[in-house]
Amino acid sequence: MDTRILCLGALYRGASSGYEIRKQFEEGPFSHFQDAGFGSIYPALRKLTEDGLVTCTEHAQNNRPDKKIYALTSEGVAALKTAIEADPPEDKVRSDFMFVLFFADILDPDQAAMLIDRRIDFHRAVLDGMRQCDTRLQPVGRRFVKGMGEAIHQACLDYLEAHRADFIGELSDQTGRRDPASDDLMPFDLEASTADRAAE
Amino acid sequence: MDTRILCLGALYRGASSGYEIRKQFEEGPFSHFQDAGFGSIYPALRKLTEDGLVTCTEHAQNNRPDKKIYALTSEGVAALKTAIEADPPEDKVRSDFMFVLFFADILDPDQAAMLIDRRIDFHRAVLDGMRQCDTRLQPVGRRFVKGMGEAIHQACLDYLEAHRADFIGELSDQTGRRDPASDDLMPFDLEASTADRAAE
DNA sequence: AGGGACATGTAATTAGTTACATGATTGT
DNA sequence: ACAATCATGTAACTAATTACATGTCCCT
Repeated sequence: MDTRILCLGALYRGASSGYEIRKQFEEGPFSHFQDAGFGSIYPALRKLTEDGLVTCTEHAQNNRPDKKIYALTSEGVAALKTAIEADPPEDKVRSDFMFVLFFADILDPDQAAMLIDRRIDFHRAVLDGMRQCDTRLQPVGRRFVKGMGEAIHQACLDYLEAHRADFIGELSDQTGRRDPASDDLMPFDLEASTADRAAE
Repeated sequence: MDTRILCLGALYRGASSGYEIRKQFEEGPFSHFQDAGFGSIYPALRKLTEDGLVTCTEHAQNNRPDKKIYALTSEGVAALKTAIEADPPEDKVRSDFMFVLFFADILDPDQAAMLIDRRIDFHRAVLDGMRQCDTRLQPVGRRFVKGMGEAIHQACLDYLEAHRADFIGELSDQTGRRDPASDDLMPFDLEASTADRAAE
């Protein structure tokens, strides 16, 4: 989903400015599963205007740049519809948190603990924010997606709280006496490449 | 985390070729939370070699391009350690699935149902793959991350199974009689921009 | 005979991020 | 006085994806 379609989605919720659209991705309802910054939103809006998918109305403001309110045209709604009817590509997750913890054995246990604690706080904060928001009167899709987001963050929170102590305990136990050569010889769901070569 | 560090991480698990590294990201243990394709791995390996973080040994093969086995140097291990000690940026999730379902009210209910069914199958398949893999003898970090991944996929699966019927039911009920103007006037956790402007 | 796995790499394209540029208003 | 919020936009840079280029082996 490129930024143009994301903007159409944001505008489907009501006409707004580029600045307001960004907020929807930064702190608003889309922030949990999409990204878009000024640098991609403004060019996208320009293009959408050129293509007739949105209209732009300038609202003069005292001593500020004109506020440009964008609104979907019927072609814009149609384009959004077409885009969401195509079958979506797989989700992409880029979690440096997991990557770092994957290699926890070369990490200071205290640092690992701090990382997890911060993560727990993060999930609590997100859940808090989501739950404060009453979506009962909103469209089904919106509620469904919100519920799924909550379920995921709750699962992460539960997992981290349940396993934090054991994990840090194990890390502390092995500190300084891990044999790097014994490390992870058997990949997840692949043959053991290192072992194979050793057998050559 | 750029591809260079990702490669160091892959190589920490044992010396291997670019082709094998990619498999770790495509189907292997990293596939659930990181991405890297040929187009970024090969240039990364070249740069790592130039910088002395990995060594490259060519293994001639009959009628195939030489297989180049890369291995971490001690500087490479140090660089990996430094990288994972830095505090990681926030996770990034790009879920077109959620974006599409957010706008489910302009979608054909059958299509929404199909999307969810496929998603359910996807989570089942991932969980299946993860559970087949015995990580009991592997480093703590590896097991921790695997457990967390399982917890997330299980939560998604549970949520989708629990809410599928109600969701599709609600979508079907409202088909053809939704008022687009009533749509989602109150943003998630933002003031109602449309309402504000109406009050001007 | 055709497709997929093995195996490496480059070039062109696409897309996104970051920094810059400008400037008033409001709150601490 | 300083930071944050409001408000728009461009330019430079970074990074990743996609397509291309090459060729064998093995299975159906």
